[in-house]
Amino acid sequence: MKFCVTTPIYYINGDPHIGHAYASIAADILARFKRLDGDEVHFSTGTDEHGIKVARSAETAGMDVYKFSDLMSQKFRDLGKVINLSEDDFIRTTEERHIVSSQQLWRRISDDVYMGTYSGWYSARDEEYIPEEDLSDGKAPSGAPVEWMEEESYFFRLSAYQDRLLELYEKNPDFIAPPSRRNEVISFVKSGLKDLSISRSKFDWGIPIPDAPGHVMYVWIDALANYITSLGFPENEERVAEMMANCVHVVGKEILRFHAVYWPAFLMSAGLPLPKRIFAHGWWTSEGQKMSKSIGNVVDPQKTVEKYGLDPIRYFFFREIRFGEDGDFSEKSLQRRISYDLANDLGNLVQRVLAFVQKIGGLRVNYDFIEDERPLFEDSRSLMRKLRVLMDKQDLNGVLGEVWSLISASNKFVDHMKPWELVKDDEDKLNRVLTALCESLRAIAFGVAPFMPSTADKIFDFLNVDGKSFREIEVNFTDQTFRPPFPLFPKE
RNA sequence: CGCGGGGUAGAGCAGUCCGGUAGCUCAUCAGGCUCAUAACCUGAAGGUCGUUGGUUCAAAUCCUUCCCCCGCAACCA
Repeated sequence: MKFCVTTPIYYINGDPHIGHAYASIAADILARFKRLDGDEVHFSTGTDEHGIKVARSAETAGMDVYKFSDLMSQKFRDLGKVINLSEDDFIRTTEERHIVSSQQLWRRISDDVYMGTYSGWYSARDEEYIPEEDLSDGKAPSGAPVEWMEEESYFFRLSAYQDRLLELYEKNPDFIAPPSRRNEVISFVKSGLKDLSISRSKFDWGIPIPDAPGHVMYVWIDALANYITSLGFPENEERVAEMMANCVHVVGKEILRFHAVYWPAFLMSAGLPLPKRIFAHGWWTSEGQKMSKSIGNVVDPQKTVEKYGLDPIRYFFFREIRFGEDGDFSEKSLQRRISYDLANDLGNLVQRVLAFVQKIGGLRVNYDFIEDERPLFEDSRSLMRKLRVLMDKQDLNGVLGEVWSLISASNKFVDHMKPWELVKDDEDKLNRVLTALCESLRAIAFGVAPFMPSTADKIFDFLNVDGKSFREIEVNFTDQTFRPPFPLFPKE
């Protein structure tokens, strides 16, 4: 099987924050799961670097716009290292391959493109059009005066795609997820689509439109095209086709429309295959409030990772809320998750089982399970089948729920089986119990692996398991002495 | 009357489609165990399921009134 997953490409007008980290980690988890499951995976992320805002920020910083882009893009690349991103490709929209790709896409949709006039309230000081609803007292939010301006612009005949889009949503109910978002998009499209202005001539920091001097592409096409550029468009259209059909675009809810409406329309127009799913994630507030620089509650991914460690944060994001909903990021709830879920449930389970195995001189396997041990064994062996179904729905919260119920079942199992008593008088049962527990630890490690790669690696190390493929779950353990365990999430 | 989602134990949520003893996690209280990171296990308390009226043997679930909250409502990467 092939699988493709993307993050949005991040606009380099500001520094990376926890929201970027969140989207990236979500995509990373999907990618890692599919790789462990044996799929051929393409996972792309990157930066979106064109547009007037970037040009202006560069100017403010007194930098050449190319230098500025390099600097800012690198910050996002560095964020990837901090959060242990396993991307196959980091794409920048200023790269030659992307310019070629976007221009080719432009040519492919040219039957739906025509020259028209774009008009709106323009603020000369801000050098941008201000949407009508953002005006106050006839002024831009910055207080600058605005004037009605018109310029030549290319338009995309989006209006022609209304019916085909509705048909797409109708025939593929899972094209947009979660379902509540789907309704929003459908209702938007039903309300009537207007053609899209897709070029600008007032600034030049963008991809030149073929054979149209003075015109650059507006963000819609430039940014969205990154997904096919990364897959090798236009050279390798075969790969684009087979990957796109299995592609999940992870996006923020604020850019859902571009991905769920404009992007499919462009692809239809270009005769290219549509992605499998657009998944819109929610937003995090910080300590109960919207993150904002003025409140000073913006969560810095680097600092948070330094303070709490990476894996707990990766875990928290997908345990705390259903993927797709909004959530609140508070240190208190993060600490709670670390202490209870990670240290007490997971960490302590691994420790109590493996320390015990150590104590009695190693694992002597016994797979002749009876009713007492068989349910746990079967739950362990079948865990991945359950997770696969949930993962295919991007139900990351559900996946962790399943893994934690196996953890909980294992903790109960230890209590009920009382291996510290079996060691005195029932060696056969003791071995069956510990074999079943090692099986469950291994399944748990695999379940946790996409979320917390380095934690999973520690458990794999303890168990002498390779940890490269879910197939390893089907292999019986052999008699052996494990290396001594140490607490995975030590408390102070 | 723009479209949509939601109001269920102290908190966060599931259950509502296909009516039939109201469930989960955390917090609280009590007990057990001692392998383990004072971790783990068991049990208890706690809810007029937003409001009004109705259908029904039976309503969180179906119909109705009103109140409240939150998304979306196009050029915002």
